[in-house]
Amino acid sequence: MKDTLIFSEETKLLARFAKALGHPARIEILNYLAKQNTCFTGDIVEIMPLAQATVSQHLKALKEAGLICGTVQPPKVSYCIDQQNWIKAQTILWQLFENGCCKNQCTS
Amino acid sequence: MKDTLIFSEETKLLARFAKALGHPARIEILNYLAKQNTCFTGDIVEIMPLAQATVSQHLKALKEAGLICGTVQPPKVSYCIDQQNWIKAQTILWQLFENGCCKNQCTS
DNA sequence: ATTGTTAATCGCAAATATACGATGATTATT
DNA sequence: AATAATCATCGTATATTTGCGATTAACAAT
Repeated sequence: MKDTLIFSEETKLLARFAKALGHPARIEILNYLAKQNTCFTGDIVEIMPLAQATVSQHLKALKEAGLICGTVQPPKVSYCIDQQNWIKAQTILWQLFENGCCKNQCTS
Repeated sequence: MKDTLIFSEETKLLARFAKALGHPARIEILNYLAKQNTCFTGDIVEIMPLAQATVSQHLKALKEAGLICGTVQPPKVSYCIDQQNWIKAQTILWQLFENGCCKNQCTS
């Protein structure tokens, strides 16, 4: 991909955050985590209509995007939202929308 | 996919918006559109490090997600941000983040 | 009618994403 | 040590995404 060479870091970061949000399961996970203080993988698997392996994959995706982090509490693993990046995501998303919107509404 | 059966419409909508934002090229396009009032496909192709066919595809993705709309002005096509959905996206994204964040910061 | 301009679409290849069962790793309890 | 519990990872299948050259479609201007 040429991406690496060309788009700004800011743009790529925003795209990475957005991509992580780009699946219903991951949205649900984040919604859940935002409401609970702590929660284990098992809790998430239970509320999710997906196999454990699949949920684990989504958790990995969110972790790699930096949106959540997990700590092992044997034999469980607890996850929570990564505050710092959560706020970062919020901020740069906001910047995108703050740019405003064109005045002329198109029809199609 | 089971998605259709299970996740709420709100969740799926948010995921669809986010997915559309999940590529640097599409972020750039939206950034550009947010600043210009009108712009033609050609303008976007010029500022983008991608082939015309590829840019056209990204425009299609954004259009299908409802984030932009285009009007033919032969022989050109002008695009602009879809105000209504733009605000909708902004709103439901905001809801996600407004849920807050867990208090206990994890280490890993 | 022919030509030129613009942009979508087609067809293809390569890469990624999604989902799941099965297996493996870790650790507490017995 | 053996067992049970929890969760990540592997392997696999299928679907989607990304990118591009080539072609097509739509229309203006000659």
